[in-house]
Parts: sequence; structure tokens; C-alpha cells
Amino acid sequence: MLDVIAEHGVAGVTYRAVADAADVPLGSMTYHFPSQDELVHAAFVHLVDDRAGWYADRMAEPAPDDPREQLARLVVERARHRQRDLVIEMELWALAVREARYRDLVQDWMHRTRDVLARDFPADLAPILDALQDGLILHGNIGAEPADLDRVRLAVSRLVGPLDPPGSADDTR
Amino acid sequence: MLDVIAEHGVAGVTYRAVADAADVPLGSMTYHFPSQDELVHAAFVHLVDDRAGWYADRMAEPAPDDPREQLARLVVERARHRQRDLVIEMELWALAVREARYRDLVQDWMHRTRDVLARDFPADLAPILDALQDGLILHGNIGAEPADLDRVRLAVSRLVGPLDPPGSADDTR
Amino acid sequence: MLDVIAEHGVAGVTYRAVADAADVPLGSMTYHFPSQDELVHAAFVHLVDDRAGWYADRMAEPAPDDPREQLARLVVERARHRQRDLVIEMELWALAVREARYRDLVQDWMHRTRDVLARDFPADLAPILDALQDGLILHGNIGAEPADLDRVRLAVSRLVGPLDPPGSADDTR
Amino acid sequence: MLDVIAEHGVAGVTYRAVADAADVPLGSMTYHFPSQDELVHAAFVHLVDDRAGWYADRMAEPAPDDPREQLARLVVERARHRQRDLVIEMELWALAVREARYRDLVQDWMHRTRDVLARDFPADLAPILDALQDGLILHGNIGAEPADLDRVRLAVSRLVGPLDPPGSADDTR
DNA sequence: AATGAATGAGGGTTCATTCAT
DNA sequence: TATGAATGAACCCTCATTCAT
Repeated sequence: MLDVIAEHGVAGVTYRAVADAADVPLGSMTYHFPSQDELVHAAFVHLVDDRAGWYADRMAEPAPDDPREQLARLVVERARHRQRDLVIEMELWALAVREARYRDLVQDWMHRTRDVLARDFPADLAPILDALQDGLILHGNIGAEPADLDRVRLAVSRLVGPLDPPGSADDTR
Repeated sequence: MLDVIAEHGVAGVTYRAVADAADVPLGSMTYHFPSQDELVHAAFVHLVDDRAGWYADRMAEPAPDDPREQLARLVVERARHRQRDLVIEMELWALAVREARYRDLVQDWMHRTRDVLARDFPADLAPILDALQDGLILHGNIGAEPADLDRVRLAVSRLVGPLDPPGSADDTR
Repeated sequence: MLDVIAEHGVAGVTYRAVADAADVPLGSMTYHFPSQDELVHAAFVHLVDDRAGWYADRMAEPAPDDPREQLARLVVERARHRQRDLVIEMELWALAVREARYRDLVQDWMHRTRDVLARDFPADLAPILDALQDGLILHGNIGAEPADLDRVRLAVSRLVGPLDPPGSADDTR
Repeated sequence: MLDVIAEHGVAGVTYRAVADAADVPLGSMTYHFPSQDELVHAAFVHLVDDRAGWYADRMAEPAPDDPREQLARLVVERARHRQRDLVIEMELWALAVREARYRDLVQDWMHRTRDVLARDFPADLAPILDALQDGLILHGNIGAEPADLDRVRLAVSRLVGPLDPPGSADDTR
């Protein structure tokens, strides 16, 4: 299903295409998803859950001991050229600006992401960092050259501040 | 044409829909745009040119005397809720991550934007500022609450530095 | 279907025309014959089978006891003016010289016809008799006056020889 | 024009296709041939004249001194596999069995051919020889293997008789 | 519950033909 | 006279959706 979206966009989602991709009978598609939008929405609900969970897990990795570094690395990882996931996410965003139903989905996702960010960064910076990372990822995927780790580090450290003394990143909410 | 995209997405672009919206005969459409992709591409070429020109003009306004403030205001203006333009731009981005032809278009746009930014900000910050503003605009349009000017100001001033008289904005990498 | 071909040629075969002629819904047509060529090909497969069977049956009739006479009569019967069947066969031949797929079909038909002829005539004469009969039928249908039985008898008896007791029809090459 | 017919059949004849093939403006086509059938008919008139003239010339060649041999050779020459000319002629025949206008054209052609044949062969055999040669040519072009000269010689000599008046026409194979 | 058949609507595209220039 | 622009009518084909089994 998501493969179909990745390749042909939401516009290319047809019962037939998905049935073929999933190797299930056509009748079984319409049986479980009476309308086509049902099908698309279900796919995106699944996607959001999957991606939000993945993001929380990755940010929770104690890896570099510096959340700024971890954030920068995650951005670069997701900003690598022409990612399947990004293609699908873009389709969701495009839907979200037009249809409330999908907007709700994305808003939910955004909140989960900000909550994750708020564990490591000041709460008032979370929305900004979230916007920054989405912008960088988008540009990395579309731009001529992939995202550059140093540049991302620069952006993050400027936004967050030069030092992130261990344990000091207390969110004062 | 762009109205049709704004309302129904690129997927809703049909010769018939556009012909109706523009009140021209169906045969006229296919005559001037032999294939549908021709039509869509032409519309986006126009859009990019229009938006890039608009952006350059607005950033050139000597308005607040502080380019950081001007940038922040432009972001907020474009991040107002559910903008027609943003809807269309999202469709373009979604296409761009899937099809090289549209990617080229967006890359061109990105370069023009960065050139504009480089007039007022250090060159190495231009791509970052560009990504940041796109992220903020996207989130402003999709998020539950519209972009907040103070928050955007904060983001910009942190990224660029407290003062930016030409030459002083040294990046401390 | 074949009626449509007979009246308007293969070029006049449209899903709509056939659907109307057969009084079935348009969607039914495209469902059972996903592409138009499918439809045309299926019709001709049917035709060939039908005609080849018919020919074998007719030649097998013990009728005049002289296969030369039976052959001559069949030619004249099929060479009667403006026959629906001939119209359709011509369309098939025209396709066959251009497209391998239909050529195969006609070759198959030709072989079946020759096999039938080889039951009553020397094997090396079968292809010649087949060509002769097709030429006569064609000319009979297109020419100003219909085929003349005596003339056909003359042609056949000259080609085959005055007598054709099994085995005696030796070609004198 | 005839190239277009050869490649796509009469059904593939469109003002645009012909204009492109002849490298003339589209408007010039409709100007000189107000209707499409005008165009097709003119092309076939030209074809018939061309082919009939060619045939008369070739049969007039004193070449092998035996008209039977000359006829056989011409048949084989025209029966070579997948000839452009034959493709076009088939389209004409297919039209001729359906439309009087084209039937007249072909009848005219047939008469000219028979007149040519009647110069060298008994008048009552001319129509038969004509039919035979068309049948052989057709089969040669469609059949799996091209026409065989010996077989054609056999057919002709059987039909015409072993000797051709002035004792001369012995085929010297 | 599950599925393939069936169908009507819709959409891209082609093209003959008309017409202004 | 000659030509490109313009347009409305088809036509092929895809698909969502319905329904009988």
C-alpha cells in the first residue's frame, strides 16, 4: 500500500493497484475498506504511528550523550536523498493542508515529536526544532546535494545554545 | 488552474476541470497542452517564477531596517493558516520528491531563495534559514495554532546571532 | 461484432459500436476484452475456426462424387457477389499482411484448408488450388460480374487434370 | 501517404499523419483534400494507375520469350514476403468489397490487367490467370514460406497448356 | 465472511473540420 | 491561395463501487 503511494503518489492509489501490490483479491479490498479514502486514511494512520514510534525510540538512544548531536544525526539520516519514507510523508502533508481529517493526523504526529524533543530541549524550542528538522529533511531530499552533517550541527547548536551541560537541559515548564 | 490544484490537489487536475474553471473549451486545453503533465508542469513553472519573484521583492523592502525582522514577518505572513499558496506548494514538493522534472523546478526555486537570503545574511546560513522558514511555514499551516511572531523572531535571531551588521555575523564553527 | 466489421471494417470497430450491436453495456466490453485488439483478435480467431470447420465439412460432402466439381461449386458459392463473409475475411487478410499476430491466424487457416484439399487432390497441388480458389473468390466478389461456374470448372480441371482417380493425379514435373 | 497506409493501414490515415509524412502543413492537407475520403481515394487512384502501368510494362518485356515464364516470374517477384505494395493493395481490396467507389477502382485495374494478359494468353483464360496470380501473390505474402517459382510455373503451365501456340514456349527449367 | 463479475461514470487524448488571417 | 489556431465529438480505457454467489 505505502509502496504504491511511494511510487505513484496518493493519486496512484487504486483498489486494483493496492490489491495487486498486496497480492490479495480485489473484492477483499472493497470488503475491508468500503471507500477508497478509508483505505488511504488507514494507511496513513499506520504510517504516523510507525514513524512517531520510530522517532521516539531513536531519540531515546543514549548514543552520543549529547541530544544535539543525536538530533543532528537523525536529521541527516532522514535527509538522505530520495527516501521512500519522505515521499510518503510529503503526500500526507499535501493532504493535510487540504483536508482536516489528515491535518488532525499530522498534528497528532507533530505533538508526539515535540514531546520527544521536549525531553531533551527547552519546551519553547521544541516546535522550532521540529520545524527546523522538517525543513532540513525536506530540503535534503529535494535539494541537489544531500544534507550536510556539519551544517545541521551548526543550525542545531545555534538554536539550542552552545553548551548543553549534562543534566542541565531542564525544561522549565 | 492553480485554483483547481488548491482545491482538489494535482490529482484533481483534469482537462475538464481546468477548462471549466478557466471557462475555455475542452479542445482548447488539449490543443495548448498536448499532455496533462505538460499542463501541470507549465502551471508550476509559472508558480515558481511568480513566488520567487514575489519573495525577492518582499525581502528587498527596506521595511524594518533589520533583515531578521523582515524575514520573521514574511515567515509569519506565509505561515498564516491554510493558505492557498501553501496548498499548491505542498503539491509541488510532493511531486518533486518523486519526479526529477519537478525536483529541478524546486531546486531552481531554492537557489533563487538562497540568493536572496545571501544578500542579507552570511552565505553559509542561507540554506539553513531557507530550511527553517519552510519548516516554520509548513508547521504554521498544518499545526493547530498559527505561527507565532515572537517564536519565529526567537528562532531567527538565535540562528543568525544577536546583531548582524554586515561582516559581524561570523559563524563560530 | 463481425457484423460491425462487415459493415464498417475493422477500423469501425469501437467498443461502443460493438456494445450497441450486441446490446450489452459498454463496461461489459472493456471488462471482457481489456484492449481493443483483444476484441478484434478474439473475433477473428472465432471466424477462422468457424470458416475452416465449415470448409472441411462442405468438402467432405460426398455430393457430386467428383471432388473437382465439389471444389468448383464451393468456389462459386463463396464467390457470389458482395458476401458478408468475404468482407470480413478481406479485413483479416489486410491485417495479416501487416501484423504477425494475424498472419499466424491466417497461416493456420491456410494449413487447415490445404489439409482438406490434400484429401482429394495431390499434395503438391493443394497450395495452388488454395491460392486459385482464394483468387477466384476475391475476384468474384469484387469483379463486375459474379464468378461463372463453367469458368471455375475449367480452371480446376485444367489444374488438376482431366481425371483424378486417387493416385493417378501425378504431377508431371 | 501510401507509406502511412503501408504502416498503419487505411485506419491509420489521418490528416496529421499524412501531413507529417509528406512534411507539409496540416492546413494544406485539408485545403487540397476537403474530406478525408477524398484523400484516401486520390491515393488509391494514383496507386492503381501506377501499378497497372508497371504491370503492363513488365509483361511487355520480351524477356524470356515465353509469356508463361514471364508471368510466373512476375508472380514470384510480387509474392516475395511482406511487400509494402501488397500491404497497400490489400487495404484497397478490403475497401473494395465494402464500398462501390473503391470497387470501381479495382475493377478498372482488373480489366487493365486482363487486357495485358489477353495479349499473350487466350482471352477466356485471362480472368483465371488473373485470379490465380492474385491468389498466389496473396498466399506468398501471408504464408509461412515465400512463393516457390517451380510451383508457380507448374500452376501456370497446367492452366495454359503445355505449349503456347508457336511451339516456342517451352519452359527451360 | 469473502470474492469475482459486472457496469456506469469519467478522463486523457486524438482528430476531422472550421475559420480567421 | 494557404495555413495554423481552435474546438467539439468520439473513443479507449481505468476504476470505484455494487452485487450475486
